[in-house]
Amino acid sequence: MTEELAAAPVRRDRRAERRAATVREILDAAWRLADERGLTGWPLKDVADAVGMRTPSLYVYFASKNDLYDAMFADGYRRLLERAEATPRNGTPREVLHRAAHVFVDFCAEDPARFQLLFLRTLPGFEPSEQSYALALEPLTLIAEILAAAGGGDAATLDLYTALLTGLASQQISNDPGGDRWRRLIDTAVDRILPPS
Amino acid sequence: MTEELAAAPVRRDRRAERRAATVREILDAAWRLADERGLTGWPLKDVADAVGMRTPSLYVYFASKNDLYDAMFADGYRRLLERAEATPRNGTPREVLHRAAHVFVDFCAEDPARFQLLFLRTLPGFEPSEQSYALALEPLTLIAEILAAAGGGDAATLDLYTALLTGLASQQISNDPGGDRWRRLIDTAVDRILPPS
DNA sequence: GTCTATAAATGGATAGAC
DNA sequence: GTCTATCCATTTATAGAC
Repeated sequence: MTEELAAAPVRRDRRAERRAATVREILDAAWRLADERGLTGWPLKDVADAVGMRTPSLYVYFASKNDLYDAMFADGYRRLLERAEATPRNGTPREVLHRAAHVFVDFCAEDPARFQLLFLRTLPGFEPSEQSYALALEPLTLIAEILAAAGGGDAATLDLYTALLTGLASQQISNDPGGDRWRRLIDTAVDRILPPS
Repeated sequence: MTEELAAAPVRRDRRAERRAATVREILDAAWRLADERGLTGWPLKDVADAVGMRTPSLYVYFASKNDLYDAMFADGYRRLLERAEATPRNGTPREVLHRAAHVFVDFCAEDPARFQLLFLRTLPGFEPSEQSYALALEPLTLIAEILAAAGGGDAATLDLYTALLTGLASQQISNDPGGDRWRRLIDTAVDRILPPS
């Protein structure tokens, strides 16, 4: 990593920085609307209003509404990866697995619209781009590692595990939003789903 | 049940029969469109076309599109109940539980749009009516009985069980449509989720 | 109960000036 | 990069004749 030590100043691209900041503003506004009215329950005009623009100006940053959804998809998985990487790995493998399961289910349950976009295939006509889809695979690798360390290294247990956690999240969101009726079952569920030793 | 033995002929209401048949036609057309284009991916005009009507005529049978969704919601749960009641109850309690789990997951996976309407709360602005919601509770009662007979009579195991099955269905639909990557895990999953005896 | 006609609003997207 | 102006298509829903 010689860059960190190099004396040569990095030439900042102020134009690119400004553009990235605007893109972030638009994404935040879109997430907020999705949270309030559902993933599809808002027109682009409301995004524009939220960031103080007119609708056509949004097209400078996103080619279409689907393109905005694609950016949200990528953004969501980046956030999940961050959250996963920030999760402490100390303690027994079983403890780490429990911790990771809570992190995941909480991540899903705290934003139903994001859960829908990232894990359910429910948006009519939307397919993530190749680049965005590639991002979606990274958190899965992390989960597989943690699960394997706790004795669930086989493919079937991994699939069982993802089904279980998305199922807990989905039930929590659909049938007890804001509560913990399914979240409180996470540890029990994880323990039962591991292969008998 | 004296009605069944009574000689008095039942006075048929031909008008009501015809109306019910038309309602059924409309529902079938709507399900077909939902299957092809997603739960929300079609306008009422296409339903009308499919049944050989003009759009305004649909309003004779349904007060609004939401009202049509509500009828689909009720129809879906009625179908699920039928399917559940038609499932043989012979064999050991564990065998019956496995069988019921397959019936449920297959029911979900065979029609993603229906799964979305019945089990995910993903349709912006839609809430089932009280009557329709009441129907949704009946299959759950059946499931609870079968699960209890197999040793999962506690509330936590029932919640775990519904999360597990909807999770398997959801993963199957989202990540391996038409395949059996998650469906083939049903028996293992059910065995592991039962409380240790 | 079905139709024509139309309201009334929505909402994604583009053209072109500044 | 942002704007005004506008297009154009869609879509739910209603009024009222037959």
